[in-house]
Amino acid sequence: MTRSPDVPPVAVEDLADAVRLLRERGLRLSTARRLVLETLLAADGPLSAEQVASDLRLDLTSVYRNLETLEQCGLVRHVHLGHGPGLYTLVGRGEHEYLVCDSCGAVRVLAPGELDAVREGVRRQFGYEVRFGHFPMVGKCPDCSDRAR
Amino acid sequence: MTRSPDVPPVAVEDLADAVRLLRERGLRLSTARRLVLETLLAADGPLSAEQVASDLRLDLTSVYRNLETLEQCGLVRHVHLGHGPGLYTLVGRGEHEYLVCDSCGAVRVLAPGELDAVREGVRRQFGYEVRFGHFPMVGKCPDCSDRAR
DNA sequence: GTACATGCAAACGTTTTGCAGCGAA
DNA sequence: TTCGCTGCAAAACGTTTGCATGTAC
Repeated sequence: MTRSPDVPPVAVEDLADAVRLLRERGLRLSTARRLVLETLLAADGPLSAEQVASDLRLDLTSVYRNLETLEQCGLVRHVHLGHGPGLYTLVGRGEHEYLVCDSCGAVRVLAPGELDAVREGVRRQFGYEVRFGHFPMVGKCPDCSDRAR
Repeated sequence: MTRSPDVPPVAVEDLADAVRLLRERGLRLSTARRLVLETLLAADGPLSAEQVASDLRLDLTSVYRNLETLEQCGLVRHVHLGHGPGLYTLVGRGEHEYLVCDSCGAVRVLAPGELDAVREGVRRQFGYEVRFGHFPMVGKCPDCSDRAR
């Protein structure tokens, strides 16, 4: 889904932070869940469920269920950079917005705030508060735009 | 894929237009292909391959292959409005840009040119020529933004 | 007659569901 | 001692591929 969970996003600093949040919802810290959280905390970019599972030798199903649970808690988000698997990050940790070129496939990772002017424009014009962290902006990069002429 | 075909998009007015284009590439107008084209010409919004196939009682595979071929020719595009199947339209016919709310799921269909200011902003800042017809802009609609306060 | 296109079957990659048993609280 | 969580198996979903047959040109 494009649908985000009905809870506000929460940026978590460390495992203890995350555990607190889980506890508030009556959720446990199983070994698998701890490992998934540690992996996401250590990651410097978004990871697929498959990557997480095989790194940790965990069952893929279990990883998907944990990512889903964490996403439901507002701790995790996923992005679709193309037609491959969804890529997961902790909120505020390796989470980015993206600009991808549909000609050459180049992915430009944007710095936090780099899209604020765009976001503000959209907000003024449409009232929507947009984010390009679930679906990237898609277009032609400068090189490919030139090449098209 | 996020990848678009290596040909410029072509807006087609009627079946004859489309056939001309196909001919130029040595492609044929089979019964199935004609039906797919007619369906897209008659549609007022984007359609999934499944919808096209079951409306026409055509094999799903064949519909996918035709949509792919037509997309390769620059006649067709598809959009991903969420996690469901891709939705296909003729270029310039039911093709739009989209703004979707990730809280309530509302899809706002944008008029042609409505995003030109945003597009221009992105072009100036990043040099990218963006389009929100493959992936929509995702965010919170005014109502859901308010509710979050 | 020559390909291109078709239908059917089977596979694909990603994600979800069902279920019996394990283990965190 | 609960009941949330696990692994495994199987299915669901959208999409693609292989192949023998059919058909537009």
